[in-house]
Amino acid sequence: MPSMSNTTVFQQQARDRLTDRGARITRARCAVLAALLAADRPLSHHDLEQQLEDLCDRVTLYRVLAWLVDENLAHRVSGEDRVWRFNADHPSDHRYGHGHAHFHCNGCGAVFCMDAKARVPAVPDGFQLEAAELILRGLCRECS
Amino acid sequence: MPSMSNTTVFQQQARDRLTDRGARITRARCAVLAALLAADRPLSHHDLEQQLEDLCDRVTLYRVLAWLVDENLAHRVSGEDRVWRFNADHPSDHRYGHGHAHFHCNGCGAVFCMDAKARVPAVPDGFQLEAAELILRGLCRECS
DNA sequence: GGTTACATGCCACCCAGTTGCATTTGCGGC
DNA sequence: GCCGCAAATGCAACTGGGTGGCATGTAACC
Ligand SMILES: [Mn+2]
Ligand SMILES: [Mn+2]
Ligand SMILES: [Zn+2]
Ligand SMILES: [Zn+2]
Repeated sequence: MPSMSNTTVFQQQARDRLTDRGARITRARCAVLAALLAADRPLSHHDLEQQLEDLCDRVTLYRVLAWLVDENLAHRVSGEDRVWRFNADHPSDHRYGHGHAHFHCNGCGAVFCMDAKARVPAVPDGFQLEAAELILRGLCRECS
Repeated sequence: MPSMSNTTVFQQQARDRLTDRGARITRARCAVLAALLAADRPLSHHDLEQQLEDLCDRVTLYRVLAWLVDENLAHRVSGEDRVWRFNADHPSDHRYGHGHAHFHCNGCGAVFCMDAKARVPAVPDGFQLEAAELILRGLCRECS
């Protein structure tokens, strides 16, 4: 069986997920979702702009990302540097969904998804806890 | 013994901490630190601007806050809304220092310090963990 | 009081993200 | 294939939190 190039695989995956949702298949959505699927860590708007090189307007990129999060095709991580990073949600992934820890590198600023999950503590009376997020800081492999 | 007004107490506390540090006592530093000491939760730049009403320029406010964090007189919490909030560090407080959890209200956007601390998980080989932060989301007492 | 280093005010600027509106495009029906 | 229309896009202008440069003011030391 001849092996497909990785990019093609991810683009096909992206198209499949869009059709699953019954959503319109557009160039921007396919490319952005494929890029997120291919990435091993959450990508910022800026990362994607670089990588997709004039594929679409930056506003469209923002809108596509917001839409992917809305549709639960990706989740958003907010960084100390006040930029959001996006990560495709792999349904088969044990890290699927929210709640897994994210490691923020103090050196290069990159963010990595971790296997660990936040352990949920008790909250004071009257507070309603909906989600817990665990953020780790330090140096990544590259920056150590 | 006649009771001092709360504001005066906090202003005195603020002055004391500044002198402890051997730092210059300025109107802005006293007022900002007193406001943080008086607050029961982390305050944003905007919160403080409202509360201190033309006490100083907004740039000075940013600079005072950055300085307080530098001097370990306060710590900074980064919110999902891309604004920083500041909380005085009470040396006698069991929540002193970084590492305690913060509760972000999805209703009003306020942030609260919690007693719970993040439990530190293992990280992959090559990563150097320096700090762990636990963020809780949900509804605060007011918004429940 | 005079000196001086540090803090402040004011300005213009940056950067991530949003909004409004006209134009294009995916897609279902023919 | 072509049409029609809702949905997506491009473009321009805008918002809001935060920063940098530089001249002026002022707390602390003598
Ligand atoms: Mn993730
Ligand atoms: Mn706190
Ligand atoms: Zn790094
Ligand atoms: Zn609330």
